[in-house]
Amino acid sequence: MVSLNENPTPAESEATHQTKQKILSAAKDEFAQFGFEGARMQRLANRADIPKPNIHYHFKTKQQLYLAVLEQIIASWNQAFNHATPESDPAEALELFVREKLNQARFDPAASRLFANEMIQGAPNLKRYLSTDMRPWVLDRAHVILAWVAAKKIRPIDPERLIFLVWSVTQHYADFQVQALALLNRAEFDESVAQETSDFLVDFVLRGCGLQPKANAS
Amino acid sequence: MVSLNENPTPAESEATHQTKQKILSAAKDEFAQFGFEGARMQRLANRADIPKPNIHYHFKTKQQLYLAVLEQIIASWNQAFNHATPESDPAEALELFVREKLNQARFDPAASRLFANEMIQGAPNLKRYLSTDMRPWVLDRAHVILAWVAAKKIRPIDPERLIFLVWSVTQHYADFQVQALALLNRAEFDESVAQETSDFLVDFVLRGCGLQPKANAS
DNA sequence: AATATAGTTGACCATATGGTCAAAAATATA
DNA sequence: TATATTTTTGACCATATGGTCAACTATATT
Repeated sequence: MVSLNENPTPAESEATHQTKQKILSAAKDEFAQFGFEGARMQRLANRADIPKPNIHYHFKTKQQLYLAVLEQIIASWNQAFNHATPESDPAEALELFVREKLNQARFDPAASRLFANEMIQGAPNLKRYLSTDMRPWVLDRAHVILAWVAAKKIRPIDPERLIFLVWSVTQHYADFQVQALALLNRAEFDESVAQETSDFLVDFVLRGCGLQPKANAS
Repeated sequence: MVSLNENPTPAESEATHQTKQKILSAAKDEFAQFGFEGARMQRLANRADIPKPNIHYHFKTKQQLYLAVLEQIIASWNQAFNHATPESDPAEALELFVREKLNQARFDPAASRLFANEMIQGAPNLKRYLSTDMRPWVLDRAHVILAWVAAKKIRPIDPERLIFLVWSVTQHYADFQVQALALLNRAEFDESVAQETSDFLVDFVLRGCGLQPKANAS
């Protein structure tokens, strides 16, 4: 993960840390819902329940705050699939990957929405990151998948497309949560919705890879 | 499709029609990229290459213009899958559905992005539409899929989840186009990218439904 | 051609916006 | 306790924002 700004974390006080976290959390929600241009510093301050100038004390500009939020989000992403190796059991590794991404969509939908906004907008702040960090990651993960193919553990498959599929479907449940819930006639993204969704997806992905689905799959 | 505003199309002149279309087209791009709150009327006017007051002559407010764009988009959506019936061949119907959605993503990405923005924002303008129009559509399409299951044409599967999967993956290639292209190391969403993507997806979806993939599938 | 109507536009307005500043409050250091 | 430093905050500023208006131009209608 390359640094998006150039702060080497210059040892901050407890008060500063607390306030910064409140701001970052509110900023994540605000930017997620309205995008960078649509976000309002005053509304953001209200969310964080602090006066607006206090935000500018800790983050010089809206842009800088936005970058700080982006950085925080990206740092914690796609962890689960990092551990897959050519020796892994594909079914296990893929299931872990799917379930982790869906958990993130469920428990931190704002992160997914903020990222989606940045991509929709054309990734003006993440273009470099995409090629510098994300592409190598994808290539590396693709090699693992291709190793599974070579070992005939899964059928021949386009590895990048497989990764995109997992990303898009899991993130859909964060970004389009209102739609999904309305169409499923559910009130909230609760445990049962999550269960059904991840079971469906795991099953679907494994079948797509030519793997025998587990017995309990619907 | 229920009307989002109450215009019964009161017979407009050629000049009005032309200008309105220019505005709607520019508005689609502007709202798609920046969302409702992030969109700027002046920037939109520049895109349409007309003075700003001219916009307000044809559309009273930003909100009203936004609704007009939304309506135009929704009217043309999910056409292909409308024609599937219990008697259809599932493989053919699903393939058509996937390819149509991917074509829309490719040739009208702004529509997909605008819709995504509205959903991310919490569907403040489409909540009613979701339950009044979209849910019945999904239920109806789900019945067709369930009929296929009952006829043992496809394996037992959650029909709503299957629809969501097709939507999310196809729309991903519109909404996250920069990301997808960067990670695939492609310059543009051209014919070859589209071909590979739709072939992958059709194959993956058919396998997920327990259908024998076609011979030419990768 | 004269006149009415529809459509276009430069100048403008009230308000909201991101951001500043100086003073106050809280906290650390002596 | 006195002093320096960090953090918070109400008041404020220049600019950008959505929207208006009155004048102007183009197009129909007679």
